[in-house]
Amino acid sequence: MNREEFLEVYRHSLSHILAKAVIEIFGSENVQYAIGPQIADGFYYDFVLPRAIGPDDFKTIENKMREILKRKEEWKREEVTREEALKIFEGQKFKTELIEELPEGELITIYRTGDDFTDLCRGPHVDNSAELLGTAFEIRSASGAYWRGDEHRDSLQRVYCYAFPDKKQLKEHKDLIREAMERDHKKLGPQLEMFMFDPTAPGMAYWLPRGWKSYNALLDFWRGIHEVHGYNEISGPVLSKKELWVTSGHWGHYMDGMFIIPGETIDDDNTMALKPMNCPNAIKVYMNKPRSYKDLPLRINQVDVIHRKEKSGELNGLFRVQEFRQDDAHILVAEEQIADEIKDIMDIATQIYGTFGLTYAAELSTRPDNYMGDIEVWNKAEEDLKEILLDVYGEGGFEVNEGDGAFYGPKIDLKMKDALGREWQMGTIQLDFQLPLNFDMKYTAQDGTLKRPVMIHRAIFGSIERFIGILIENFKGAFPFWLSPVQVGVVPIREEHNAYAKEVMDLLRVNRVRAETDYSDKNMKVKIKTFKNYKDPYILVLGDKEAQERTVSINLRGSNKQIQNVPLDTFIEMCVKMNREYSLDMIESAENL
RNA sequence: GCUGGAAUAGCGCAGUCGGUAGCGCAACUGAUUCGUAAUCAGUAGGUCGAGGGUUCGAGUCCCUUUUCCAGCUCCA
Repeated sequence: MNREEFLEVYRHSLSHILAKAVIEIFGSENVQYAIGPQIADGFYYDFVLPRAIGPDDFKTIENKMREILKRKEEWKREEVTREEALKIFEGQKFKTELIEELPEGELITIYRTGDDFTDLCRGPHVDNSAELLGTAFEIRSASGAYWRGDEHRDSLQRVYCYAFPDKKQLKEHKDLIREAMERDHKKLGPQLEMFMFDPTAPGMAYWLPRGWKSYNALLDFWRGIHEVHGYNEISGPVLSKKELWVTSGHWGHYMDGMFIIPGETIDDDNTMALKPMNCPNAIKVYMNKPRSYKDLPLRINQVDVIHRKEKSGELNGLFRVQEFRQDDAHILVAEEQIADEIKDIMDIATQIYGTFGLTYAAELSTRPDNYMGDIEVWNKAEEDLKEILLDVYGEGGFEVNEGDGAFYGPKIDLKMKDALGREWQMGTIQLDFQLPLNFDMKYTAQDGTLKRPVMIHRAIFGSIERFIGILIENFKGAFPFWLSPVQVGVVPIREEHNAYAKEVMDLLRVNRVRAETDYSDKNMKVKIKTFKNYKDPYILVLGDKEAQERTVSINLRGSNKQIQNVPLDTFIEMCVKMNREYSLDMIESAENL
C-alpha cells in the first residue's frame, strides 16, 4: 500500500469513526448524517444536528472517537440490494437520496463498524478499528455547508478533522498552517502599512503610502514589458450608461455583479453602472476609427479601477474585493493570428512570473454545450491553443477541462504555486467570438472585404490587488528589492550626522531609490528597529566615519549582517542595478557588482 | 445569501456573579547624544462598532444592524 492509498483508507475509515462518535453523543434519532470524504489534510463529515456545535464540543467528540477505537471493533463489508439498503437507512434522508440515485444494477456496499453503526460506502476500509489506534487526528473546525453544495438545499454542519499517520506528521502540518497564518496578508499588509480597509467601503482597499509605492513599482515593471511587446495603454470611463452594458451582454448576464446608479427608475435610459470589466472600453477605442488588417493585432492594455458587487460573506482581504484593478489587455486579431498572439502572451507570462520566482501551470478549457458562434472557428481555435500548450509544456504538461470554457470562447487559465506550495488561479487568456459580434466590429481585409476580428481578453496578474496579497504571503512581507515599499532606511547616529544623511537621501532619490530616514533625536537602535519592522531591505547606519569617508555601513534585512565601508557611489550602483534588473535576490556584498 | 464566531485607546490584549473601564507597545513632553532589533521619567488618550430593550444600575443579559474572521456557494 503506498502512502496515498494508506491515507485514503485511514482517513476515510476515521470519518466513519467521527460519524459514529457524533451519533453516540447526540443519539441516532437526532442525527442525519450525509457524507464524509477525505480531503488534502484529513477528512470531513456533514451532519444535521439538533444544535450548533463549537470548539467546546471538539474535545468531547475526539475523546469519544478514541474511546470507540479502543473497542477494537471489527469492520464488516456487506453487499446489499437496493431494497435492503433503503431499509437499513430508513429515516436517513441523505443516505436514502444517495441510494435512490445509484444506477440500476450497481453494486451497493455497506460497512458495519461494530454492531451499532452502518454507513453506505464503496470502501475500502480497515478490517478492525485497532488499526487506527496509532493515527493522529484532531478536529479542526466546524462550519456550515450545503447538501451537495447547493445553497437552495439543506444546510448542514460540516466537521473538519486533520488526520495523519502519526503525531509527527500532524504536528508538521499544523506548523505549516501556523506559518501560513503568520504570512496572512490581512495581518502583514496593515502591519507593514501597505493598505487598510474601512467599514464605510467594504471590500475596497485604501492603499497607504508604502503599499502604493509597491503597487506602482509593480505597474512600472508590467508597463515596461508590455511596451516591448507592442501594447498601447488606454484608460476609459468607470461609469457608463446602461446602453453599453445591454449591448455587451453584461446587463443580461452580469447585472447582479454591478453597482448600478439608477436614473428615475432602473429601466430609465439614464441609468448608469460602474464597469465590472474593461472590455467595452477597448472595443470603443477600436471602433473609434475604421480599422484595416494593417492595424492587427491591435494590443490595448488597461489598468482602470473596476467594481464588482459581491454577496456579503464573500469578501476576503485583498483576495476578494469589490473594487480592484486588473492588468487587463484586449487584443483584436484576425483569426489566423490567434496562434502567434497567444504564444506571445505566454512569453509575457513566463517572463513576469519568473521575475517573482513563481512557477505556473496552464489549464485549457474547451467548448461548453451552450456555446455561441461558428463551430469551425471554435475547432480551429481549440486546436491552436492545444498546439501552443503542447509546444510549451509538452504532452501531459497541462490539464484540459473539457466543456469548461466560456460560452463566447475557449480559454487558458494560468495557475501558480507560492512558497508554501499553495495554488492560486491568476492569469487567464480567453478567446472571444461574441463581443466583436455584439458590437459589430469590423476591419477591412487585404482583399477589400469587411471581416470581423477575434478578441482576446487576457490578464497575467489577474487582479493586481489579489496578486499583491499573494506576493505578501509568498515573500512574508520581505519583497525583492525592486518591489519593496521603501528600499533603504537611513539612520543617522546622532543629530550631527543629519547633514550627511540628507546628502545620502538626496542622492538615493535622484537615482529613483525609495528611501526614508529619521532625523529625530531618537536612539539609533530604535531607528534601526523601526525600519527592520518595516522590512526595509537595506538600513544604512551613518556616523562620523561614514560622513568623513563618504561611505555607508549597511545592515541587511533578515539578519544582523553588516557590510562596512561601502563607498556611497558603490551602494547607489547596487540599488540601481537591482532596480534595473528586477533582481529576485539582494546583493549582499559590494564585490558582487 | 447560508452556518458558526468576533468587535473594548492607534496596535496587541485583560475586564470575575450586572455595581466608578485597565495593561503593554505606540503617541506626546522632558532628560539622555548614543556604532547596529526596544535609554529613563512623566503626560494624555475610551459614549466599550451602531441602534433599541431588560434593570435602581449594562462593556457584561436580550433583540436589530454594520463590519470583520473561519467555512459553504461564487470568483479575479
